[in-house]
Amino acid sequence: MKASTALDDMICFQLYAASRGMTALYRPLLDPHHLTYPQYLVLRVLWHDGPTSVRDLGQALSLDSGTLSPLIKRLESLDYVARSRSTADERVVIVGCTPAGLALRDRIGDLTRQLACATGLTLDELTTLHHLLHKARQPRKDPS
Amino acid sequence: MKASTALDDMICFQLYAASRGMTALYRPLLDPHHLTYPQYLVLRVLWHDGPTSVRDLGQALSLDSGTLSPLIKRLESLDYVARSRSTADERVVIVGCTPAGLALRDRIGDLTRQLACATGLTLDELTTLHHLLHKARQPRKDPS
DNA sequence: CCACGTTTAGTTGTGCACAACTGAATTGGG
DNA sequence: CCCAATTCAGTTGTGCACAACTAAACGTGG
Repeated sequence: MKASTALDDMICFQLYAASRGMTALYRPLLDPHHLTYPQYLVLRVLWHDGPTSVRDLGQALSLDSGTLSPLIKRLESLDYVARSRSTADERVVIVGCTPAGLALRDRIGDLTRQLACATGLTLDELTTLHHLLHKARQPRKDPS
Repeated sequence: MKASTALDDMICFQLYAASRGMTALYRPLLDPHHLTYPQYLVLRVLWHDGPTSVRDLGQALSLDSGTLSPLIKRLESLDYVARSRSTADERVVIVGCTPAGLALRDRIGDLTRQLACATGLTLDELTTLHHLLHKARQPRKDPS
């Protein structure tokens, strides 16, 4: 039993630690496919939405091109995704899965369901947690 | 109203996004003191517990020396902390606040209370969220 | 038409996260 | 006492996160 520090009372630290803990749970499941957790998230979007612009990926993940560009380049070198310029707007780069990227979907399976159990929370608790996190992410309605 | 993606259903993504969002809220408050969020967490531990070994800091924050050593070096170059070797065990490095580091505590104030409001959650919701995150961080009691 | 502001991806630089490793100090078994 | 295993802090290398910037493509007002 170790003495508790002030950190235990900080909700922001709990978030920070829980988030890192969760990606640590994913790591051994993603490693065999040479994927990181953020790369897996990008693939989830592509699996769900089909070919997507870098801009829309950024919107979905709350990430900017500074993070996504090199990440996508690594996914490309793994032959999981491919890049192409939009013909309608030459500025836009469309990212789509390769056949290998699509095949990965079946090989990986539903990690989320698998790992939700690993947290030791009940289904009710997970639902509540999900709801609260989603709510906390909404920007303030500035009541000034 | 944008189409929801599969990500919205992933509790792990909500954690990941909420954690980054929270540190983004801290950033403008910490920037004037040239602090990052993890550096602020280290100072919180030192303020609460006094001089602490790198090992114990790592335990409190769930971080290893690979992350902490350069971070502490940066805090040292800001003159917020100082390092010293334990006389009892020459392997152990003790990190303690400098006078400037202690003074910072009053200059910064209680950011946590300030920012909890910024989430738009009620006090009850914050309590529940805190409880669930803390519970989720406990390692499994391996029911096999 | 065209100069100017905006949008889009990408690059550069800094700092965190973590695996793998190094080397010194300590501890424990024989 | 001595040597093998362990502990501790630090270094190296890779990848993410984000600010600041660049350059090309687009769109519009004049």
